[in-house]
Amino acid sequence: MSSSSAAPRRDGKAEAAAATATSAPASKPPMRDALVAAAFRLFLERGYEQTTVDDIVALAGVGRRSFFRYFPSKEDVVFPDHERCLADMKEFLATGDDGSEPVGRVCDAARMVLRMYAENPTFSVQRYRLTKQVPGLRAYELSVVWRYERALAEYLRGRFAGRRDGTLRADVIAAAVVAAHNNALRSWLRSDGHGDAGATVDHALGYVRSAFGSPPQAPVGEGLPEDVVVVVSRRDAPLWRVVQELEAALGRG
Amino acid sequence: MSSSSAAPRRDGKAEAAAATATSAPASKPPMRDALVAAAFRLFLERGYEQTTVDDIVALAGVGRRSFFRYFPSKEDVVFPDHERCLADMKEFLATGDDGSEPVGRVCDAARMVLRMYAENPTFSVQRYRLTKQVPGLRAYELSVVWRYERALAEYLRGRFAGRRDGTLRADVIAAAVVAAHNNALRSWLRSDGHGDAGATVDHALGYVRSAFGSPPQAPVGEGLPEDVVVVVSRRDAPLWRVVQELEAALGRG
DNA sequence: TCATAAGGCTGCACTGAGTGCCATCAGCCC
DNA sequence: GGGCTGATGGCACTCAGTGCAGCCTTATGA
Repeated sequence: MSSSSAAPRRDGKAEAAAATATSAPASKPPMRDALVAAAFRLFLERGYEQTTVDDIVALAGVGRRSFFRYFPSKEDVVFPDHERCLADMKEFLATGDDGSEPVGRVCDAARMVLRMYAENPTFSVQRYRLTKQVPGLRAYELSVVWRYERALAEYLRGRFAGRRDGTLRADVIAAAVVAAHNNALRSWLRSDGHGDAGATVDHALGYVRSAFGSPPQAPVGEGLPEDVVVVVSRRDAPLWRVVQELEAALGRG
Repeated sequence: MSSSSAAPRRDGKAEAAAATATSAPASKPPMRDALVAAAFRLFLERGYEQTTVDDIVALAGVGRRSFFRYFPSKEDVVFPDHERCLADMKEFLATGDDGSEPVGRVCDAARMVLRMYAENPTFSVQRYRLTKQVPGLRAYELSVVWRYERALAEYLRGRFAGRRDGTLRADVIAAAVVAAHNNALRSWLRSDGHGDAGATVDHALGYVRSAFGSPPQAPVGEGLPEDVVVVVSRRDAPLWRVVQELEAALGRG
């Protein structure tokens, strides 16, 4: 269980909470974990909406005010580790290695999220069932996912800066990566965490790479000389798209 | 701001469509429009969070209870026409023409959303500025967009039923279409509704179609289909020269 | 050993969104 | 007219979230 859980709530407060939490990662507050445990026990017992914050703090044996010091909102207690994961992802993308292929790097970043889910399968499955049936939680999850997607898109925008339709490509690819990741993740969660999450996600991301990555549509023939490139295109493809593939195949852009 | 721009005007077509709809409120509720107008006037005047529902109903001269009869939540008053648009999109997808290309049909469905925005540019731009700076509204917008995306994905799942990775492809393509649409839409909104929204969105959707439209298949084998062109180039050739050849090969330029 | 300062925790009071219930008042059919 | 229906308004209530002030624990310094 990680430390920070600030959410994009009423501005200001969440930032301060995140700052204090992340600045002292060594001191693990047991109260935070106690609140999460109490909350999930009640959520599973009687449902999310039938559980009030007062119920949670009563079971945890702490003051009501303390709940909101650790979690900006009632929804946040359901996603206690995403803030940390998002920070990790941003750091991973920031400390790049700009020589790597952008789409591949974004896929690697997406895999970090899967890893977080896979670290605690039972918890993830429970949360999945909860969010699936509570509209409010589903909406909150959307805002969480959106922040991941924005992080990926911002990274790609940086990598595609100057290229034609750079922001469009960045946004679309980020959305596709997130959708593929979520498709695989949910399929794994639906199997109660029994399948091979990594393989499922790899397969899904492979589909996205095949659609947007450079190689598949502009394959470098195996038997060809190193300095010869073969581009295969449909006659009715948009010229700009073909040029983009071409640039990628030639190792430019 | 004039009240005419704030109120989502209903032209004859929308009116007729609303009449056919069974779920929507009665055919012509003036109170609904009055509430939207009052709400936007206050939101723009003093901000969303600084405006209470009591303020809105006081300005509109109606009872507080009536507000929640027309809008399930305070956020809903900001997106008064999306419910109708979503229903229209679902109907459009349901009454298909299953002979058409799935991706193209989904792009057409996405264009319906753009049309709704373009019907009332000033209102759309105002709402865009509002949602951009209010985290709560941004989160709500995500849930709205998510429902569009689900509608597209469900349609594609039906079309791809039985195909390998059908649901994966459906989810990814739906996400890509929505991302492209939103990229173009926001670019248009940022220009205060002065650009050509249709052309911008067409261009963005063209990118998605080029990536997913008809699977490239890469038939590097015996006989190539008529519509596939193979370009062979040296890796160190000048890009402009390659593009020239390309244009010639594609029969353009 | 004690005073003091700091920080975490609690209780309390308050705002505002959202809901359930019932009274009211219009139009409408018999 | 009398009753029915549906839209509206008012009232009271729950609950999430916040600001504030006080308390308790702990560390520090004399």
